[in-house]
Amino acid sequence: MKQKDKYEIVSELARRRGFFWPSYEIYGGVSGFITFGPLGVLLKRRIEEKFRDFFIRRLGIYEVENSVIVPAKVFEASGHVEHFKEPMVECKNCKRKFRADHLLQEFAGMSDTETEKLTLDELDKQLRINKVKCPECGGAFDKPQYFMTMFKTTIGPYAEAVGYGRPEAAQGIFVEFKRLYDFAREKLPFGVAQIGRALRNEISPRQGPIRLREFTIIDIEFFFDPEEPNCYLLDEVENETLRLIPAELKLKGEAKPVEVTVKEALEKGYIKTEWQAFFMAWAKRFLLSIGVPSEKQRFIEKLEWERAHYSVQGYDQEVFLERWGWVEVSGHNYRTDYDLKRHIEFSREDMRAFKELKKPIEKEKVILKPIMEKIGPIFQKDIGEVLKLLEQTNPEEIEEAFNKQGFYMLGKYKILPEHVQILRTKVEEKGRRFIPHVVEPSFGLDRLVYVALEYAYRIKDNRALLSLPRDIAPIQVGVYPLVSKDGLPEKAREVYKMLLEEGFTVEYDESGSIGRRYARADEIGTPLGITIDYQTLKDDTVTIRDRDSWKQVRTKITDLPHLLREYFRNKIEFEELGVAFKE
RNA sequence: GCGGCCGUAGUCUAGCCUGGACUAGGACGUCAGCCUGCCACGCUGAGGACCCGGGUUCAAAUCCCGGCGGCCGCACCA
Repeated sequence: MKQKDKYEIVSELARRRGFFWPSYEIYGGVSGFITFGPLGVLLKRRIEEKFRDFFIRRLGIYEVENSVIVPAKVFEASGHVEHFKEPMVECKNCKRKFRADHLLQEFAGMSDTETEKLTLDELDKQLRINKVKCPECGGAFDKPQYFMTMFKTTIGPYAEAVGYGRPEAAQGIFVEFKRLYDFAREKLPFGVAQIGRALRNEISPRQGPIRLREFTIIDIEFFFDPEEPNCYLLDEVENETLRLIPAELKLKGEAKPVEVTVKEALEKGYIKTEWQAFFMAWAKRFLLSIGVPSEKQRFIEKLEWERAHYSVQGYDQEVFLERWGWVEVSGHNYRTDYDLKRHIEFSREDMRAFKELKKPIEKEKVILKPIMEKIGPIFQKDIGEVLKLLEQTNPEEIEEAFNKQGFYMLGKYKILPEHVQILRTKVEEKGRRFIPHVVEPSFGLDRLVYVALEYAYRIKDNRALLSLPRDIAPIQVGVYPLVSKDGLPEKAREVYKMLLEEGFTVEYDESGSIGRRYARADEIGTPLGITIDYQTLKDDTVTIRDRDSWKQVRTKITDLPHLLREYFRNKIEFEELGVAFKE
């Protein structure tokens, strides 16, 4: 019999016990979509809540929520329409597919900036000119075609109102920057998160919850002043160690990470910005808290050509999974001012931040004032556009042109010196305007669910159990009558009801032997089992059983709410829940 | 998208090569009843499956074709 790997075992458990399974099975299924079952939803929600607590509540980050369908303009501005598609060519002979641009880079010595500009026809031409053949079999290629990895749709009844399913939640934050900056009372730094669905039309998604066409993404955009890039939270993490594979090591083919503290990583220049280093350390701690030990985590830097178009430095946080090896669970990108700059450019909204200077600077300012009675009759109905363009043009540039050639070409309009008045005034600059920089930690929540399950999976005495951290376990407490007679079920139901009233997620079970019920609960990771026995009827005490050690303690029913609350907040340990119980 | 392997109850699987007595067998799980004084106890019973479509054939879980899905490799994962 073939050996099952952990992914198989965990997926099987996930299906059997209602964590997750492939969607639309009754219609044959479609790859890239999964359904979270009752326990999966609970687990996912708990991880999400824990994330919120960790990153949003405790760090004072804001959270927003906007639409999955996004007007095309947004992704034109963000560069996704341009970059989120890949020119592919297929070998006529062996049918293998390749990236046309990569082939030209590799075999025709073109740079990525060169190939980026080429159209499909030009790519085709270049492939022919350079006689690029299939690197696998030497065959000829078909014409290149784009594969667009964003889902495209139309908004409303008009075909020209193109919309895309967002491939990241980040743009939903950037486009709202003005209001968010305002909300932050115009102070930097601040962070904004969005947790929501994202869509990517993957060519061939596999690997269950690891690669999906629709998934839950968590994007945090952290905005800061590039001239004040210091992270005021750094002392919280500076001695945290990170296992890093920086680009320089990766290029040498080094697979072993260096282990450095956050402080060292910054000093050695492995990580360019303090905030990014901070978030990486925070992400490491988060993964620890959902059950992934340090040595099963690492950060690997993306090489220049691997990075997304918006990123100048990117680290992937990876977790070791038994089947696939190192798998990305979060990406940490330094997006600089790329996104805001592009949205400013495309939307013409001024989304710069303002910072008051300690001492105002005196500056000479050149002001351009159109002389309307002259300029009006000349441009007549075009005047509106001319004025708009003038406003956007640097007066000094115009002045310089006048000095050089006696006129200035404003687009198609010729501006002569007599059309405008150029004034020089002294102005006090009270502050500076700039586009904030952004570091972005971005997580795939569905992957975290799988990761938590794989790391929780254990075998004890031939029984499967999920050693989930207690604060993410889907069901917190099981309540069981030792046997289903003699009034024990009635008593157990009372306790069950009381715990529900107290806000716990509780399951009542009286079917089968007590051992079977413990086993069932262990398998879905329920941390505590409360058993009502004959002693309970005498003195209102119950036993509490620990999922991982199978040890038991005895405690008073009336103490349960308070004790359990503390326990699930990680304030006390199991042994503190009562006195050791001997069978 | 290509190539290889694969698709039987909730889960794991037998059967397929060599078509028929398959009314599709088993184990675990589930449910009901009995039993049960702390780790999947036992007994009785119940419900539950051949991925979809087409073809070959007197007859298809079994052979053939197509589709869908899964896994692995290639490519892809911005």
